[in-house]
Amino acid sequence: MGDYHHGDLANALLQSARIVLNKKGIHGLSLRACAAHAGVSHAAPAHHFKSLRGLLTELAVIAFDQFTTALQAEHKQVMHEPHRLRLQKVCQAYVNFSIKEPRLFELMFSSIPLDFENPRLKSSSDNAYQQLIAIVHPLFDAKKMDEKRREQTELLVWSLVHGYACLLMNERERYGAGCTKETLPDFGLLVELLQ
Amino acid sequence: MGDYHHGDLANALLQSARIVLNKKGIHGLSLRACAAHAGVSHAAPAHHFKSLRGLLTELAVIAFDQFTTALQAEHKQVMHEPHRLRLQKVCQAYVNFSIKEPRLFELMFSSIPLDFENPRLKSSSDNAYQQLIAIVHPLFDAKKMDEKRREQTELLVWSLVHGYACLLMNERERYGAGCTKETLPDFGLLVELLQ
DNA sequence: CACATATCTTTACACTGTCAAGACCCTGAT
DNA sequence: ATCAGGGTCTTGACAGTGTAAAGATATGTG
Repeated sequence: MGDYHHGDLANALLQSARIVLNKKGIHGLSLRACAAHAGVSHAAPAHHFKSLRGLLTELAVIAFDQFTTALQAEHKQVMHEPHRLRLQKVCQAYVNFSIKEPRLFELMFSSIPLDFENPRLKSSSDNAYQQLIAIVHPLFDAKKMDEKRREQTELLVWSLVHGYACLLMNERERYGAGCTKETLPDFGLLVELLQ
Repeated sequence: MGDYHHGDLANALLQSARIVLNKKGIHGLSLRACAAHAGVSHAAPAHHFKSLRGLLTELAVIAFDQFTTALQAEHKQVMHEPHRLRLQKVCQAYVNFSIKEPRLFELMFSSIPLDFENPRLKSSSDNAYQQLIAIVHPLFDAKKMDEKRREQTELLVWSLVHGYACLLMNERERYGAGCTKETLPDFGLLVELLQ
């Protein structure tokens, strides 16, 4: 079946990869499966992505971009709300993404070796972080924090929401999807605990 | 070379697995490599662990136990400190474990499919969580929280420290070990931000 | 039209997990 | 003591993986 010159095989393979990813999970995704799903020979992907790592890297770029878009959308939606509620809601959007696209979320933050030297991945992952930080900044301005304390606090907030998403996903993977913790608890509980 | 009846091959394989894990990383660890390191044939592990998943599961049991021990040790060390400082220090021990044993930490919380039906893994991972919760409880008693708010707050604290450890590890894997964020920021920063 | 290049296929190799069959050694019953 | 049986390891095989090399085909350029 000499179906040479597909036209846009690179994108077709990425789309196939996403389907296979959602069906078989990260550790079930293979170059050969993507090629088969796209209807090409098993070695075709090598000409568009250096390796499996290369394909996963490009897929991660897509994932980070979609992630950033989701955070941005929520950000716009809650622009008029008070600062604290804004933060809580955008963090909830962070968690929601991990629930809606668990495989992409896994890909972005798992230990699977991606090529973080790739400038596209570097910038798309940086954007995701900056988007989250943009939410926290207005809160800082009210508190008049210095630079170092700002950075540390940013990291704490990020850790909090990221950790919640990770633990939630572990729970879902291990004990099925019947998990009732989709709603991020109010951060005020931490204030109550710590002060 | 008929070196039959090794004596305690199961443990020898687990020890080999740990060495290979630290050398090659999770995704470089294979049954055959463990067998080779232990000096047995490639199919020998199958008689002691049902599969690769089985071996990883047993290794995760060891990891969780060692993790719990590390938290307990720190807990004893800071028994006489005030509650807030206790919490901060035990959380730091959590992070320190992820720095000292990054591969084990990865194994425990990665998306690599382990057998969480295995009762040994179930209990050893539960113990780790209970150990962390035991630190937080004294704080609750002072605040007179009801059950539901306690659970939610536990989860927030766990998320915070776990997320920090995960993000720190990603950073270390991606941009080398020259990372200066080994010290968990003071949780008080969150109070300052949120109240 | 002829040539060059980009794109895909075919073939091959080393590696993986896992299964089946055999070889070996230890234990316990006779 | 000897012989059967079971536990333990080896050998061999198979399907699957990533990836490299070489061949086939289509597109575009002179």
